[in-house]
Amino acid sequence: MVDAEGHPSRDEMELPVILNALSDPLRYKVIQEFLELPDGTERTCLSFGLGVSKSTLSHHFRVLRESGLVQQINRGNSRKAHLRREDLEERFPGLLELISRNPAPAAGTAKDDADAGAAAPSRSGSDRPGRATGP
Amino acid sequence: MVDAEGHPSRDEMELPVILNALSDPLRYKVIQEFLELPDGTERTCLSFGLGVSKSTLSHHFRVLRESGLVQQINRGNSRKAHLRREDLEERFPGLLELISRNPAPAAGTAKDDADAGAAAPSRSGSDRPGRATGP
DNA sequence: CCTCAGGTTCGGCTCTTATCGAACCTAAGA
DNA sequence: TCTTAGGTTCGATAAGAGCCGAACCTGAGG
Repeated sequence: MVDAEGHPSRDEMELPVILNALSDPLRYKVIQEFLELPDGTERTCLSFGLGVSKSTLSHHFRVLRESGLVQQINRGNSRKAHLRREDLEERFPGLLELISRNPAPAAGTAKDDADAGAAAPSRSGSDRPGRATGP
Repeated sequence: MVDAEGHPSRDEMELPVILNALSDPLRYKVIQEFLELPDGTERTCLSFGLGVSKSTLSHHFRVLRESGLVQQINRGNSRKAHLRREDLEERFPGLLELISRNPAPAAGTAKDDADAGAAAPSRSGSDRPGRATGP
């Protein structure tokens, strides 16, 4: 059963839900950063510097949390997230290795974005300009 | 470069795009069915019996095609699709095994959707009632 | 007590996606 | 040639996903 904070148990994780969580470039980047850190590393949402507002950040971490990719624990006035590495390895063996071997394309590497922009068709949901210009 | 029919080359495939294609339960089911068949099996879009209209089917196969998961070849009056197994194994080793080991949950069985609706939480992007009932 | 930093929730906005029907295209076959 | 089956394209529509700011909550630390 999903607990009060929205974490599914290991058996409740579903692959399409996890893949959906990973299909957003920001969330993909978060998981990738976790994979480069030692197991069990805890980080706050804001520490990733994703360049979005707090409410948007909260939304993305909710998707990650409810898919089962990360766990968030209340630590006093803050809230620390960590990758559920063991659960994921057990439930979906090979998934984390797949991600760690495939760095995010064009969203994280700023040096070749011009070339990537030409190669990537516009139809993918990768870049979302949104209302960055403001009202 | 993407060819005239929208197939990316092996090197152009991007994991988040593939994961996005797989995050839809219908498309996930198509790939899973391919994985249960012998390598190289060709099928028409309609042969999957997904219960959606032709135009919707065409849309889903376009997403699959443009992500790189399947290839569609003109065969006279028809168009046959097959899983790009070798390309996918080379580009993302472990991905296909991951899918074949995790059957789609509760979304594919149309006969007990009422029960599945009770079991699955409403928040996941798995089930889309849409306008299935029609106007 | 007050302030402050990290997160959540809410309302609202825009863009995308899944879906349909209708019209059209192509090649096989009667 | 006409029909037919498989697919595509074109609107249109409803739902969802990202995004924001504003208001709020919580606990640490002055």
